[in-house]
Amino acid sequence: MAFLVRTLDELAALSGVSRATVSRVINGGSVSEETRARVTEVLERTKFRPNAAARTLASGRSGVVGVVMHLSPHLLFQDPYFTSLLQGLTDALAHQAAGMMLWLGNRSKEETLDQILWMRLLDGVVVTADHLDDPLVDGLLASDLPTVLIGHRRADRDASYVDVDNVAAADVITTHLLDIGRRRIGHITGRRGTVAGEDRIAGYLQAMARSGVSADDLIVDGAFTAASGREGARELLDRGVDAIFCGNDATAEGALESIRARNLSVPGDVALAGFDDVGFAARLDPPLTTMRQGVQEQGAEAARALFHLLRHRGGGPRRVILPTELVIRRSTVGETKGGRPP
Amino acid sequence: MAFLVRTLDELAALSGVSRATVSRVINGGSVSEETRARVTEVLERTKFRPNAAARTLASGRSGVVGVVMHLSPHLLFQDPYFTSLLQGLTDALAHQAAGMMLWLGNRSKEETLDQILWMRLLDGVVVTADHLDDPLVDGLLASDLPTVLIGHRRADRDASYVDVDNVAAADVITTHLLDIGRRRIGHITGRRGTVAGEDRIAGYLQAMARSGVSADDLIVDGAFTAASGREGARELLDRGVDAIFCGNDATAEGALESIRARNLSVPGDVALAGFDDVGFAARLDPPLTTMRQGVQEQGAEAARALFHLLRHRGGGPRRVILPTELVIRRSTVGETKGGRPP
DNA sequence: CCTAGGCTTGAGAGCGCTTCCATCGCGTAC
DNA sequence: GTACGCGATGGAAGCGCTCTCAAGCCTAGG
Repeated sequence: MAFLVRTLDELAALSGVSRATVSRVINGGSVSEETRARVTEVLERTKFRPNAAARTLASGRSGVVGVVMHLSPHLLFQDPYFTSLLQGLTDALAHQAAGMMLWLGNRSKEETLDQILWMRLLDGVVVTADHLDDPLVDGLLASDLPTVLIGHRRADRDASYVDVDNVAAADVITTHLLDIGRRRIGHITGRRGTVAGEDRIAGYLQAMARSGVSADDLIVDGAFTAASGREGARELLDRGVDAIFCGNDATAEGALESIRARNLSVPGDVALAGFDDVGFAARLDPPLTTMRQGVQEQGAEAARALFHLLRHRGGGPRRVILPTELVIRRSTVGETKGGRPP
Repeated sequence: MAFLVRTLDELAALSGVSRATVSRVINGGSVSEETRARVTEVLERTKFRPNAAARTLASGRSGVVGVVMHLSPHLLFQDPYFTSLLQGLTDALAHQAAGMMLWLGNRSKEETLDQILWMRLLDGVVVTADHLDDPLVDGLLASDLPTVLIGHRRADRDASYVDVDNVAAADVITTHLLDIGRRRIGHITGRRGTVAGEDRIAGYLQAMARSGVSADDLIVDGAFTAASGREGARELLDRGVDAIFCGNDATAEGALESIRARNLSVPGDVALAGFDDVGFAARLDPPLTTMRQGVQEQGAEAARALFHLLRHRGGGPRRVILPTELVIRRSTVGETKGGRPP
């Protein structure tokens, strides 16, 4: 076991060069092949690791990025949307050899913001921006900390973000319902006040209007939950609908239960569509037509966007709109046996 | 908007005191009431925040702790055990105003260990120690980084850990099955090589032996998954059992499916017991008898143990064994209508 | 009146690293 | 032979904070 080396100076003495040269070897500065080899040998033999705090202090970079998902951990960990996002993020960040600090909704947004900015330790941050009104997101954008949003509000046009086009996607799926001949198409919205929820309403209305079909009385408020889907579906069925487009898949799952409870068939009596294509969508009975958005991919893309930002300081913002894909299953097209049609 | 103050020196100049005094005000040193008030006023007016890297470098403490759960994020995020653990941890850590860095199984254990020790930025670390053989855990324990384990191996007797007594708990639940008159009690184990899995086998065997009942041919290997429960139950049913104790609740869920598939009744033909009492256990049909361990509480307790360690450097290790509770539901005692008996 | 002791405060020495700048040596061009 | 350019290297100045030490002041006791 080699003598425990704790500082660059000690390492430098062992290699017979100056501290500056060792630093160059570690950080990829210009060093002659010979010197580099010698220092590298000592580096490996002693398993020396530079002190992160010192290097952060001297360089202003830490190699640590923050991930902020400000919602109750209880909700977060059982929502496949957020866990997939987190999964995509952790993968991409690990790939970039960056450390990750995590902030969830354990404290108020103000406290969280304060703590993040307080430490001035992060190189940048990825934050979910799903609510129209969010002081945490506003605070991060207003700070000088490089920030990438997942989702974005109207006001965030100049920020860096990763998102999908919820309006267009909702239009496509509503149009699909119209295409299969439905006219009384109800919509159980996502949680009001969220960007995704409002945009999907807009897309739904847009498709309905284009087809000259009235949407009066066909919208009920949901909350991205199965419970709100059960409730919403009951209401819509009372009003007489032949199709329901739900704010997300969990909502559709709930709606399906209510439809079943009335002994109505899907899609015979009521066609059903969700949004997200999370894992269980394909396993419902009947399998659910939905709009696939690569949530994990969104997380990974956000991480990539952040690294792009960090590498090109002063460059413009980076905006990524990821594609969505209509996945048609038997909840709307009963004839097709499972899977996607050709 | 006040002038942006970035260093203690600037803040000191503004308050008419020295940098040292400002540092004392921030860190709770001894300062006269009058001076403290004056500095505090400036502190709040300027919204000054000390630089975390500098303070870490100077003091050797960062206020950041690591959480290491080295398993595939894919598995982690859909296993209620790990998400509950994470939830308990994040809550307790946020409560202590500590930052949290997270490492999951995105890279090899060796790389992860290397990265964690590399940065020398953490005050301490909480790590899940569920496998008998784990170089990551060994490496952390061997380092000088204060470490708290969740779960522990025989060899970890001298480490700090939070755990439950799996042997005793498995004994209790097996004894319960014996008490209700079952003799051919099968056990579908947890994943072999995990501490919990092996200990629960030991507890099961211990109870069987004490009652003088043979356990020959009544143990089949499981993997803490529903799939392994389905498989294992089929095998045990072939061998003729009147009860099955499963390594965890997910396994029991799978076993229940297989029992049902053979038109056998629970608990009439076969009594069924799980372990953990995760959310869905009470929602199965019939509701599942299981051993409740407060997983979220384990996470919180681990965080507390770590802070104890940090406050009492040089003190001994801190070991916490949390209680478990037998929750009797209708999968073993058919007469009782739901819930726990008096 | 002098001294001991307690409390507050400032000076200053690091913490371990990055990075600018000056120096050195060498090869090439004139 | 001299001048110049260029890559490699070392010296040293910080980065912003903590914390020890000593000085200064005041009170109380002898």
